Amino acid sequence: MLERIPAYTDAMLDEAGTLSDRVYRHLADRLIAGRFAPGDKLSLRAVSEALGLSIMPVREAVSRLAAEGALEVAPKKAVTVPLMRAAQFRDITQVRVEIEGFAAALACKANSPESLARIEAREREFRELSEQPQADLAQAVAANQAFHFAVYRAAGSAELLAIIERLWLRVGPIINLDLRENPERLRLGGAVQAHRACLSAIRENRPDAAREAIAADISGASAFILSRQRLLD
Amino acid sequence: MLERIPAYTDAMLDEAGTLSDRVYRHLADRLIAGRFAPGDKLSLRAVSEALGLSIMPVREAVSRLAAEGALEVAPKKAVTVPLMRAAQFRDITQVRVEIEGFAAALACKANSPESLARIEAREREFRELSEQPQADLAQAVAANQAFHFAVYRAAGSAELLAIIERLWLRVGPIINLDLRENPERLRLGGAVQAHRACLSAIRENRPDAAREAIAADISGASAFILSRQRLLD
DNA sequence: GGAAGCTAACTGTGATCACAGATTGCGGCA
DNA sequence: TGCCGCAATCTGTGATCACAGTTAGCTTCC
Repeated sequence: MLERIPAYTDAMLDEAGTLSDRVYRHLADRLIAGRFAPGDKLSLRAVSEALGLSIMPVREAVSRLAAEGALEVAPKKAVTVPLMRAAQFRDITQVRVEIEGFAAALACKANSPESLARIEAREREFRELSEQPQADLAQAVAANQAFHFAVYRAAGSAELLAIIERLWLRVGPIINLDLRENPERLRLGGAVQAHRACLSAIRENRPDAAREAIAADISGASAFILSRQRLLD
Repeated sequence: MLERIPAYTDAMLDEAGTLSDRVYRHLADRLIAGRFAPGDKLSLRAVSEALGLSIMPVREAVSRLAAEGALEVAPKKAVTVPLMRAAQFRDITQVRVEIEGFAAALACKANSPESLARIEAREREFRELSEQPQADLAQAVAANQAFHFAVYRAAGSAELLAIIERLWLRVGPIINLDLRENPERLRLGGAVQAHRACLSAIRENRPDAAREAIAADISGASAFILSRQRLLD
């Protein structure tokens, strides 16, 4: 059965594409949003029953997510959300700094009024959320994600966006687990500050500054998580 | 049936992991090596029969490759090797320049005697192959790939390597199709020159130069392919 | 009371069958 | 001779069944 994620039945599927596609999106969204924690187990049969399907579409969806490293499937054993070693997390952080930083710099150059407006809106939403004394963590995670992807989308590169999505698929469970256990980090405002710096860099067309801001945001969160020693090794 | 790739039966599978895994590696290797051309169709049943399996493992393998964009599968239609638009190719090239360039720079910093020796060996093999008047194209493609991945492997980042592999999965069919139609490009020596520059940059610990060399190699090949107008749009 | 061992339930993997939509090629008509 | 249309075949999708290895819980014995 599903561990730590009992409320699975409330989940409905979108209505686009094949059943496999829908299950894939369903699981991927939950992974990025941090609805799963590292080490969580799920079973093909349990998921398929909860969703009212046969296990076939679930199999394909899980298989794809496993190919992307978002899930781990060992033969004859339950599917698990991967645990991550500190070294691996450092590695992925370094890659994220480079790639997401690049996307931010591109977003600067491609700067259009519409995408700038979208980024501003997301920045404001996240800032207002973190200023609340009792912020809803799930909302905050979603708002943070929305801001980042507004920036990355503004870069105008579908390839880059797909790569970044896959990276978030991997780090989603970890970042969320961290924030859930350390809600005070939200109030420290490191993220808010980085977002603001990124926004003004994009406004003023300074690609290097935008890259730096995103890099600082990612590195800051990563350093905090690593300092908490919740990862293997 | 398989178009343009009649000799499918000669292919054997490796012996590791589940059947799905083996089929995946089998198809992925052939995609990277350029054994498929854009637009090629393949059928789950044809592949499974050629490999002597049921269609289940093939389904899963194809499903994973489709998730990575290496294959396209439209419901009720044959699986195809994706055609690529010029704009998309430009996009992917820009991403490759950034990411593979970054990997080359990392390889510089991580510089170990063993990996340097491996890179040198691959550089020599590719150079000698291109100097031959009647070079075997398939061999040359493989040698080029071997050189690049020797560099990327030296970067010491598993995450980066996985991302780059996925990128090559996408561009493999196109690069190979190009080289097959323009074998003279090999003799022009742009690649040989870039490889040599990259190698000495790594030897002399100059990350920016290594990045530049890889970027020049990728951009050069990309510009040539785009100039040939074989892509859509 | 506690630990070891066995059994029953659960795991993913693979094969086979059924189905609906797409494709293709052949036959007939103009 | 050339084109249109129908039918047989091929496509991926999904469900169900069988199987072998894993896991976990219960019983039994010390």
